[in-house]
Amino acid sequence: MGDEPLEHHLDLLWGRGSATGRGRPARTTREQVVAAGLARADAGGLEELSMRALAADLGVGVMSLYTHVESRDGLVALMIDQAFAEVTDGLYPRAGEPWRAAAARQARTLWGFYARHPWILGQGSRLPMGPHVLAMEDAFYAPFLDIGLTAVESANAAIALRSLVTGLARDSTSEQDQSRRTGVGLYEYWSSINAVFWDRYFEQEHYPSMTRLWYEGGFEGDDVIAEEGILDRAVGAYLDGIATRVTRTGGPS
Amino acid sequence: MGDEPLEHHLDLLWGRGSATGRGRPARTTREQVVAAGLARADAGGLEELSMRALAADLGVGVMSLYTHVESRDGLVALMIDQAFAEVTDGLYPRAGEPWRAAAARQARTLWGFYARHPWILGQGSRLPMGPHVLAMEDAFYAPFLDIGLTAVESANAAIALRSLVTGLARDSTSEQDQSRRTGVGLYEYWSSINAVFWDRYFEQEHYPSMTRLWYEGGFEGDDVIAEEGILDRAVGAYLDGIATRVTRTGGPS
DNA sequence: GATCCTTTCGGTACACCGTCTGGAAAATCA
DNA sequence: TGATTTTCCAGACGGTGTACCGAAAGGATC
Repeated sequence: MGDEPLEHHLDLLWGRGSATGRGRPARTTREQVVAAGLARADAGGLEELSMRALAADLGVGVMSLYTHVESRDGLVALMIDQAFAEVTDGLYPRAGEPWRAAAARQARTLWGFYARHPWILGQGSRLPMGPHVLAMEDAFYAPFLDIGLTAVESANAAIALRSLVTGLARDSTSEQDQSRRTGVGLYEYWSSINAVFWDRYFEQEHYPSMTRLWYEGGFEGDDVIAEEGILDRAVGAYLDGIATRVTRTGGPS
Repeated sequence: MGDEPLEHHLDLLWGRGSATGRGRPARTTREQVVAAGLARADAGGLEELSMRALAADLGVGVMSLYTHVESRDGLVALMIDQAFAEVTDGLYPRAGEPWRAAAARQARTLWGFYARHPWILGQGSRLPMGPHVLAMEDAFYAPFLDIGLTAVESANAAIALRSLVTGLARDSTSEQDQSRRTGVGLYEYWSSINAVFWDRYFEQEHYPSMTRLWYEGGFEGDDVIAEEGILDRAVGAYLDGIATRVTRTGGPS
């Protein structure tokens, strides 16, 4: 009656391990389980992360994993929080760094992070409220303080910047993830698609804007592997808009 | 040897049904299957969409579904494309509508669309190349033509706007989706989390930016149900940035 | 050292999933 | 009528997450 699952969930996330020292000792630490899960997800996506395979990696019985995590979803939550640990330190604005440069650098950092762990973008649920996720969010708020925005505006500006990077990262990395799942390589997939698609299915008159941009070269070098150009452009435009509001509101710095 | 799976996939998406008229007639059309799948996903999320349950909804054997769709993933692709059909018509800029107003309206429309079909945000793979998805994308390119941007800039601007809305929608609707999955209602989930969290786990000195914004009211009315204010603000800032570039480049209109 | 207590270990089992198989059923064509 | 073509669908297979529960292994106490 005293253990609600919600508290247990957060307890795990915040490392409130009992660790009484009594009873049979565990052959494995929670850190090891999470690290093995991270390695598996980074290598083959979240779908390669089955409890049986993970237990085999660790040389442990399947159900032994459940002494450290309450469920597979709980494990994924721990993995996500742990993954963000690698990036939170470098995310805070440096001393004397202008707010716009700091925000742009954060966007690049988050972009690179998602490129390394694309499986985090895969599932639709919100990020778990773990210490490192919170640290990441906290860092994103920092550049927008004391630049002449109201509190709500600052919060929204940071959230939107995160969402912009997340959305772009999702669009660009999902191809790689999908190719790994289906086993069809990225390159042959797109080349075969492109070879067949435009001739056979595409009817130009139905899609005038795309057709025009296509012939004007709007999609060159951007279709297969989404590079960082689009990120810089989008973040730049967004921060320009924020800068407009800052000066309009009469903010300092 | 003539039927590659890729072509088959696109054939389904583009409605190249054979329909010879011979053989035993199907008790069900592909439209019915897709509609039933949409109803199920809208009601209970993608996880409630099992082939067995869907077949039971239609009063049909499980394997009969596979005469219309090649796999569950293929069915989801059809569902996504079909879902976008409800929104593509109103998405194109109207006659005489300024590009900025058209883009803002598109963002609102897409936002509402994702609120109605949050499961589309759930899986990480890119949108299927169906006729309605392409129409949606085509419409998003339209406002950014002929405003003084290069082709690449126009394409990137449209893609980024879509990604911004998608990212924000994902952040705000994932809560509802998650609550439906876990069975814990949205409201009691967040109230219990908030009641326990801030007192028990949160250590203010570790998260200075969030703490400041919290006490300054930056999160008021925005935490539980993300309303449209953040969307309008973010899209407004982004389009302001685009407008800056337009005039900087010396574009017309 | 013997006993109790507490904790982890892990084999087994269950429900559920997507989908392959293959024979039966039902329509059209010759 | 017979041949052909297509759909229907019960059953089975290998996969998943995880509940159950006795066995095992350490510390604490006597």
